[in-house]
Amino acid sequence: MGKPEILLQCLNCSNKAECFNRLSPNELKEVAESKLSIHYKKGEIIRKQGTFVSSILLVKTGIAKVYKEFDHAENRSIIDFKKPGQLIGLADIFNASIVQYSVSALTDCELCSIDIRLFEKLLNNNVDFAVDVIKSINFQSNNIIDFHIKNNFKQLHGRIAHAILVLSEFVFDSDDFDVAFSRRDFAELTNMSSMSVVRILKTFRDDKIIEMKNGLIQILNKAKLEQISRIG
Amino acid sequence: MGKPEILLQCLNCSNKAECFNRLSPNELKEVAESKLSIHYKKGEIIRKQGTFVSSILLVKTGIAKVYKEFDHAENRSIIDFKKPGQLIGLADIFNASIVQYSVSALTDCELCSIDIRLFEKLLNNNVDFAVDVIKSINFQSNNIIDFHIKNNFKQLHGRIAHAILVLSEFVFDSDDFDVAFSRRDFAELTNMSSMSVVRILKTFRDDKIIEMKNGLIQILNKAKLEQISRIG
DNA sequence: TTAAAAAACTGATTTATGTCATATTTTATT
DNA sequence: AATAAAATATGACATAAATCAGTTTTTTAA
Repeated sequence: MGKPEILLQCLNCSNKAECFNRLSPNELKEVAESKLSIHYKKGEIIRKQGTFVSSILLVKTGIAKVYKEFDHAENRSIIDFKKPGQLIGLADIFNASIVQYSVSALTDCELCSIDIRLFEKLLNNNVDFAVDVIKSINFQSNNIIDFHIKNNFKQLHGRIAHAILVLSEFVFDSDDFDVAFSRRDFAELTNMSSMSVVRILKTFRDDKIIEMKNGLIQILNKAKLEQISRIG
Repeated sequence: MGKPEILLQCLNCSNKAECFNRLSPNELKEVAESKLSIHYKKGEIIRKQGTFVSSILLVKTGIAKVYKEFDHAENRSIIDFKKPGQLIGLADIFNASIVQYSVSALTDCELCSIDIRLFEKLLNNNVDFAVDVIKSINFQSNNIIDFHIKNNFKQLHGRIAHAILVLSEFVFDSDDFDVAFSRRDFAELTNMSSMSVVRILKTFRDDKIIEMKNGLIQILNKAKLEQISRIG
């Protein structure tokens, strides 16, 4: 037994990245048989910048945080968040054998790990798969570039407003989301000091634009938030 | 006659993007026969954000400037530079039918234009080509993300130093490069006001780190520039 | 359950950077 | 060659944002 079950697991996986639908049954079977399923606790490091690339990861549940480390690991910039159905590590494919960005678990995460050699073999053998991967890579990197270009164009209030809106719309898909998203995370995402984050989040709460309690962010006045994001 | 000559032109083109070496003779012939060669004068707009995607462009000579426009086109951020051998428009493939970023000629440019439908057809039919395009896309977008993340982490002196180094190493491939690179261009690339650019460039000249005259930038003290880029 | 550590908060102060006004130089146009 | 227009330069000033210091709250660990 075992093996057909495993294939079914992958076939029926509701969080499968779109590109896997382009694989033949045999190819999917190969993925299913060799993939590893891993659970990470909140805060754990999933992938470390500077190590050898060994796999492509699929987020099944939870949210992962992609960030760049500078010099002494004190300094970081958050680059992206990955949610269920998204692949981690596409940016390294055929580009660098060294992992470009660290990834950690923002919340508890379940991931599937696919050997990078298998992934690259599939790319080389299946053009539909490759085309879909191009689509994913473009989608991801355009979003990243867009976010950061817009972010750096804004003043601090605008940055926080923008970040909250993007988190709500593109990461958590909800107007109120529960996540251990610290002031430092906000600071590292928006390129500002955590003191400033604290101050601005407070004005947003005072102005009844958002509500925050024990890690839950709730958007109360989206229109206002959008206005601040645009102007600020 | 004509047609074989045209094919040879493409076959022997020294500025061909790497991926075209993956095409079969017939495929390359198809590109050669339908491609358009266009000349742009410095400052002319090559591709306008918000229009329909119609082509992929190859830079044959000159440097093109990729930038994002905000609200009223007053505000811009420079995102990337494209030099000979690089493709423009890869980020739009299979992602958006609308051009994401405007492109203009930083210097006089010669470009080849390839119909987007032909390009996508090639991708769908030739997996080696597709894999090489993935490589290019990753290379380009990683560089863009890297530059902007690093840039925004630095203070103003560091930003200018970093920008000059990147221009020298990755765009112009020389320690002294002649380009109409205005203060405003610097400002739009590094996310700072042009007044600050002026000031900092002056201190760099006073400190004999660079020399600038009529559009020519010359790095005099690269070690110092690297130090400022790292620390600042 | 309590102690210790980390994160969040707040005000005062300093610093970095942007804005404004004006002068000068360079480039483009007639 | 002359004029207009744009880009560059420079100082004075305003303001945004970071840092510092100290307190409170929350989380983690014993």
